[in-house]
Amino acid sequence: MKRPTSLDYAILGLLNQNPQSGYRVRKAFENTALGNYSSSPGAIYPAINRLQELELVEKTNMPNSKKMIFKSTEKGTELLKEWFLKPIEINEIATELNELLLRFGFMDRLIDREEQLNFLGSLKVQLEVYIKSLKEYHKNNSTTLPINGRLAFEHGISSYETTLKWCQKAIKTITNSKS
Amino acid sequence: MKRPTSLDYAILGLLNQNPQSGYRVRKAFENTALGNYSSSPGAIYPAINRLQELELVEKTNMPNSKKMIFKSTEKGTELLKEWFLKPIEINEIATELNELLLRFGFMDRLIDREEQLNFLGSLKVQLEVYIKSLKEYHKNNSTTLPINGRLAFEHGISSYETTLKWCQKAIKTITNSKS
DNA sequence: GTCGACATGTAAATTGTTACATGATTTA
DNA sequence: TAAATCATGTAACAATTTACATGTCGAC
Repeated sequence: MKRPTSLDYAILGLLNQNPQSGYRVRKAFENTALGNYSSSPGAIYPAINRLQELELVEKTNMPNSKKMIFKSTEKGTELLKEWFLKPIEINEIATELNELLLRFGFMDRLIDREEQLNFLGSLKVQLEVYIKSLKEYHKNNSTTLPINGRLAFEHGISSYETTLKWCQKAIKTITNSKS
Repeated sequence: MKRPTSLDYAILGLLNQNPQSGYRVRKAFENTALGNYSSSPGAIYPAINRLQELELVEKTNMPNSKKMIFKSTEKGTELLKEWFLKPIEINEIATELNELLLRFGFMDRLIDREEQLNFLGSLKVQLEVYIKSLKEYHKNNSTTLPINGRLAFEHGISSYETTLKWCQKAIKTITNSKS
């Protein structure tokens, strides 16, 4: 592993929130709408082993138990923080929006409110830029596109507009939250 | 290749709409918000070769040109039709919504209006079921979730609701379209 | 006492990423 | 004529899917 994958971060984020077994992580991916990551054992267990080798997670020592409960190490927490604070690039809006939402979802407790608002503010700006470019494209090409293609494209625009509205709501919610 | 991947279908759909070079396919993935598939040469060219080996696409014979322009074969078109008509499963809503939209985007000309409306109707039903389960979860867990997790979850609900609204609009548009 | 859920893993095959490599053609 | 874009590919590596494999534990 050169750089952790999106799945690695998702697992690390979960284990940072509360220590748990690989099986629990799998179930979290399977049952909750968390991203849309694979929950197959062939993906999760090797990923946890990778994280362990890099000392980003470790087993909790529960002497009288056979279960393997993993938790984030200090190093793992630091890596998560870096991930949270990494500047948002415009191309991530189009291809990794899910991961951006995941970043936000795990930010709790690990970085302060001001930095969370920074993240949301930056997300908002990049969304606005991207939506503008989509609308520009739509304006110039809607007549040439086949009807289904045009509709599918319009779905994209609506989706990003929904995310933008959510972003504004989230900024308000975080602003008004107790510290 | 046992079964074509999502990327394979995306390429096949593009080549079915209009014959073009591998490079053009790459640019389509790079520039348009098409799915969010990889446009790297190491993904596209091998994929086109796979499709060729299965006789789903073929080179157009342009004698006086060095360019390789690919088009969908009859067999490829049949496979696309099968893909379009495959029943929508509930788990696809959570994990492969993108692919469902792609299916709809390529349906033009290949299946008739009635079947397109079938697809949209089924999509609508599955979205309603899925949204209901998300809201149920939200109702039972919103107080225990950390604030960021709750907000991220709410983003998911809003997104699916937007898709549902789009679905209703698309049904109207297709219903009223000229045959 | 059997069934389903809990729990952890491995192996083979496939797929995709990253980086490199090459050459033609167009445009400033 | 230099730079950018068009155009096609390969090689090494990393990651994921699918399928198999095994065993425990609690409920009915």
